[in-house]
Amino acid sequence: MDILSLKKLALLGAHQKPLEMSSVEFATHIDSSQQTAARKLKALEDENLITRIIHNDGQLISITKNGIDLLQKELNDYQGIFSGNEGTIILRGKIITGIGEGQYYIGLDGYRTQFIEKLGFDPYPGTLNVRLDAISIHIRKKIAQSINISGFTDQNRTFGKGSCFRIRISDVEGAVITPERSHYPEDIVEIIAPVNLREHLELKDGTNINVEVTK
Amino acid sequence: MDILSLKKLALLGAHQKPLEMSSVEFATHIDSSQQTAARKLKALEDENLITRIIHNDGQLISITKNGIDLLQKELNDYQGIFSGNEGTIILRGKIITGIGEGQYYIGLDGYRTQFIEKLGFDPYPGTLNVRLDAISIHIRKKIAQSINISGFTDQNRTFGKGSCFRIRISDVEGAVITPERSHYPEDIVEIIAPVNLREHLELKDGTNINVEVTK
DNA sequence: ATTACTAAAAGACGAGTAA
DNA sequence: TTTACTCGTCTTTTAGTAA
Repeated sequence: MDILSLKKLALLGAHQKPLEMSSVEFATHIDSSQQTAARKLKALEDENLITRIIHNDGQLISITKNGIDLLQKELNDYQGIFSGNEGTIILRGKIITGIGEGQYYIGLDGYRTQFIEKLGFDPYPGTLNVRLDAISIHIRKKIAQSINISGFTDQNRTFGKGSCFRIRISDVEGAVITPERSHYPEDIVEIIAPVNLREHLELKDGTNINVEVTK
Repeated sequence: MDILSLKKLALLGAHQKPLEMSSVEFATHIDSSQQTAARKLKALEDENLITRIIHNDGQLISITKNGIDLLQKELNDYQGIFSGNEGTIILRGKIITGIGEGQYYIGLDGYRTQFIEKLGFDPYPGTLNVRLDAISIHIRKKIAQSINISGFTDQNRTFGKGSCFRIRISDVEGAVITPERSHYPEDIVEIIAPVNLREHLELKDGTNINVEVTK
């Protein structure tokens, strides 16, 4: 994922209005050959970070919403580096019922052993899905996804990587997990914990909860 | 030049205090093998972006001044991307303690009445001193000192003229003031506001702040 | 336990060139 | 002119290990 090229395009204004630029010209900006420049633009397009309209003598490049989100996340990281520790961060939302995929993925040994090792608990095989309120959606974007979960390959297929950050709900420590290449709506978070949170905290769909982000 | 690894180290706090971390542990953070993690740390050291103290069971990592400068430049790029829209200029720096002269001058009626008239607020009798980072020093020089403050004569002595420009810190509107015949080092700005900024924003020496230049 | 070398595999790059 | 393919080369990464 070529954040440096995306940043370059943004510095040239492609996040505001379509940017007319050939691969030859982009090559000079990233100090590479025309071939590499063209390949990188193609890759960014394949990752849905930019859109292109290619014509006979160049192309019109725009950064997508995905791309802008990624850049915003990067900005937030850097701002986080230079701003001291703020107080506790709390995300608020309502319990919803997910599509039940979480249960399958979390149970897989390839992920489960990583959760045990990196989070320090064996997750209950299921996720609690929470729909964040408007403010929390915004806050969530600023939270560093500090713990990486690697992908792995089964005999049948490949399982992608992801990331997570630690949280607490009432007295239970858990984590918000985010698949890397997710098209999950940004207002929903999936939470894992050592126990069945729904039962432990007697939660029903629609219940409002506070999710405290911990260090 | 591996800015992503450097950023990761900064997110782990290595720009603030030495970070105890083995190459195995760093590998999980950058999602690579131990060998690659070790090599990248070595490369960052060779480029003078970090220093390392290697011992038998790990290493102590600190980001150097060079490294911090590079991260700051990166932050500036991203801020540029997202402030391009509004045309906002942001100066960054750390709170420092000044020599306390500001308090005396601002309280003088000859200046105070001008601040009320030209800035629209009665300044708290004291200044917040900020030491700008390298980039901000540069940016600051390009800002028009749009509001002039006239000098005046007391029965005893003459008080020189100066100029200022409007700024905002968080939710507080204020101004950077510059005495005309100042021998102030160029990396320091003095800020006035209707309130005691130190108390209002709970600022301490060394706190990083963003000073937004407003119209 | 560590860090980090060597050698082989994997991936990125650019020259030539087709469309 | 473009974009972008193939393919040979160069660079980066990882596995296996030494220290």
